[in-house]
Amino acid sequence: MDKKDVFELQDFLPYQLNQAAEAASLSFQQIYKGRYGMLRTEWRVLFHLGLYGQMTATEIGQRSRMHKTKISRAVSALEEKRFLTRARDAGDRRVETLALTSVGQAAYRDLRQIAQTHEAQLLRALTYEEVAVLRRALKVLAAF
Amino acid sequence: MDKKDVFELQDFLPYQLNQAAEAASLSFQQIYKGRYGMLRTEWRVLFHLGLYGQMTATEIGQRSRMHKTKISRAVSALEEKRFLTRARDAGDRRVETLALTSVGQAAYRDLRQIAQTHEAQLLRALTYEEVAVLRRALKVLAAF
DNA sequence: GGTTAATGGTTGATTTTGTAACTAACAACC
DNA sequence: GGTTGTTAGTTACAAAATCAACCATTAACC
Repeated sequence: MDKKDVFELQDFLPYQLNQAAEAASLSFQQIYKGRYGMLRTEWRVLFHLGLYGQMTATEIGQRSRMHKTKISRAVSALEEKRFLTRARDAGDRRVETLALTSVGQAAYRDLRQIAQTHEAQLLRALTYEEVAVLRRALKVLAAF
Repeated sequence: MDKKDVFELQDFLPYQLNQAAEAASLSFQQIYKGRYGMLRTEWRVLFHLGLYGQMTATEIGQRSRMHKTKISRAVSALEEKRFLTRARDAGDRRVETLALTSVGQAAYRDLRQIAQTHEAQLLRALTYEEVAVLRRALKVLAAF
């Protein structure tokens, strides 16, 4: 009706962010899903372990802002795929330290390489300054 | 482990986008969920109808890139809330033209106002140029 | 005009997520 | 040393998203 309206859905920032995020994740998602049968939560956990080494579920949760149930399930799934192992902490027996197996590391390296290529392709459409601004803006917004 | 790695998860664009998108939607989500019991799919349909007037489910799908089953269910939910009505197209009886009721319009105006306020608050943390660059970048990325 | 294909939309089964309640281990306090 | 409170992680159940199969109607074609 009111085409000439001030407000446009395409310009509503949360909506825009969502559309961009979805489009930008799609092709990567197809790879980790198709190649390793992983979910988003799973590759995130995989990447956390691959990047930062041994971590506990809680630490992963703090960094990624994922709820602990999501992480718990992702960890179980990755364990079933033999991508990681759990080790009970001797000092505090509630805590489990997680670490990738060599199979998990291989998967991580593979996906990481694809992630980098994929990202480079996304960024090709933008100038260097635009990318810098974009990253800064996203960081600010993510902190809300 | 390799803290000094070239690749950082926090800098992986799809990840960043997702984090920003999630954070940016959160407070708005709480409103439409709390105040009207709506899901994301539902406010999107509501906004499409509020902004562009009468539309068919397929048209909404094309604009929003939502799958038709999502839309179908959102439409049913909105209908149940008496926010919209369906009208079978006389020319092609497969097609349903959707339109907001006055109650739906009121909800739309209410939420739209909140959306604008919310967006303004998000953007307050960024400069004018940054916002312009951000929007352009998101548009480019969304087109992938 | 009868068959086949395509389109608009819905439904049902399965998967994934979200929320709350839970167990087990530890810490603090008396 | 026994309550009470926290914290790490899991599980059970409800809500939601996904995917495939499904009508009903229209279009295409012979």
